[in-house]
Amino acid sequence: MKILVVDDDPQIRDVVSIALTRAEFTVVTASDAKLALIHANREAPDLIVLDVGLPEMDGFEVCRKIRATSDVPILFLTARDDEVDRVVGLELGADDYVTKPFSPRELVARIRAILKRVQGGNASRAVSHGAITLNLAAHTCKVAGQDVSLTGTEMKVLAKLMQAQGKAVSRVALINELWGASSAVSDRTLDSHLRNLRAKLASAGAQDAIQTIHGVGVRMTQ
Amino acid sequence: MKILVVDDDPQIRDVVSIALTRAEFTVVTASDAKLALIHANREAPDLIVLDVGLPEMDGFEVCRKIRATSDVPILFLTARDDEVDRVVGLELGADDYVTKPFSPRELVARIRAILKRVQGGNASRAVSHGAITLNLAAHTCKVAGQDVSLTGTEMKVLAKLMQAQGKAVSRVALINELWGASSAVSDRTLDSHLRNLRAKLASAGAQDAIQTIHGVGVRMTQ
DNA sequence: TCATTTCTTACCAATTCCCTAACCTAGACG
DNA sequence: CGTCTAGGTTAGGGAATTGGTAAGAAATGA
Repeated sequence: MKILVVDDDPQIRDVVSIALTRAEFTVVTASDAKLALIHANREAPDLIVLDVGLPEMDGFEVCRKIRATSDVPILFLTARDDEVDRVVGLELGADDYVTKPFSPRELVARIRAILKRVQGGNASRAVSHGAITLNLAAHTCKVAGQDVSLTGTEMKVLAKLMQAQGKAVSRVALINELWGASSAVSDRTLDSHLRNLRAKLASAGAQDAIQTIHGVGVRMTQ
Repeated sequence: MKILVVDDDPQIRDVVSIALTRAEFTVVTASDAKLALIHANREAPDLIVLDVGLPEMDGFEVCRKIRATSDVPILFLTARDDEVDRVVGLELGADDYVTKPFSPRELVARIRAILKRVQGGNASRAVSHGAITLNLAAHTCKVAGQDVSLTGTEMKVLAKLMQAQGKAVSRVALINELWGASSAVSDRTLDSHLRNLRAKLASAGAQDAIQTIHGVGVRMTQ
């Protein structure tokens, strides 16, 4: 993970660099707006820490220019509280801000949070369908708020079905997607998992969430 | 695309409004639950951004009331992490959630994702004819909103008839299209399916939806 | 290593669906 | 009216699909 730190104060650059390096990030620094723009392009950082109070061109302007070509997350450093309004209110290309003086630990935490949010993004988020909520990353499943413990395969089956958003999925397609096209798992295997899955969902209150369409496949009821 | 933003904090309303406007959405705001419900009805927004921590009536309650009459996608804003569980767990028909503090960019991205999902998803391949709606992908059939369960063959027959848009289709043509020109199915077979189909549609309220024209074929009544 | 969980399979039961045979009704027409 | 034919109805055989059970295999963890 590469992070570009932009600040005209060498001491702050050092503090931030050390904290980030210690947190196992790769750090690139820039001392003014012009260098910041050059590095933002050339180094393709995963995140930019940007001081608002740069001489010549201020951080907002730099942000605007970067935004013209890139969606890289930007975290602002602001010296005065009254700048906060501008950061969160006006300058909407920002992902977060930290007011000086700040603790390096907090800065690192916020950077981690942004990166997690941006990267984990859609894929690892919870998906819902009716009363059922599935979180692949956390490997959790809830039905009407109640936890349901699923095995790995059950989770995958349910995820595929939920992805299809109510469309019917053939058993062949499911097997191919879960075990690979060249797999040799029996048809009954899928049925077996479906049965267990249905039982678990039903006992948590989601009866008939998975519907069989004879000769076609299965689908989530809507 | 019209978006209703509900939050009691004027600053958040502004931040979100500006971000959404910049992303070329039309924005309507509401500062409390009562206004939210009024606007949700009157403005028919394509999506609602709803703060959980509203005074008086909280976001969950608002969501429940909106859900009573509408399927509009709802994205929750939550202040505390422990509210997330309620959002995704209790299942209020929420489509996503964003925790404060959030970056406006992320919010916009999530809104775009939801709209894409909802629009692409539902419109997948539903065909309508009068009170009858067929969705080949989901393998569902509704008559005046009521689910009707059809078998594979019944579905195909009905689809062919609906495709013809009220024009008469000869029995020979139907048989050829469903079973192939070189098929050897009996004439009575089609009649049998037509009978079952008619019975199912009739019991759901669509009497005489399929009309026979003696010596010509069958057609959907309009 | 042993215990436990999870996955997979074999086999049988239950269900669903398709198709047809046989018979019935209604319209067309001389 | 009588006959012919298209279309409708019914019930059931039979095939395919799906569900249920139990048990062995594999993976996992203590």
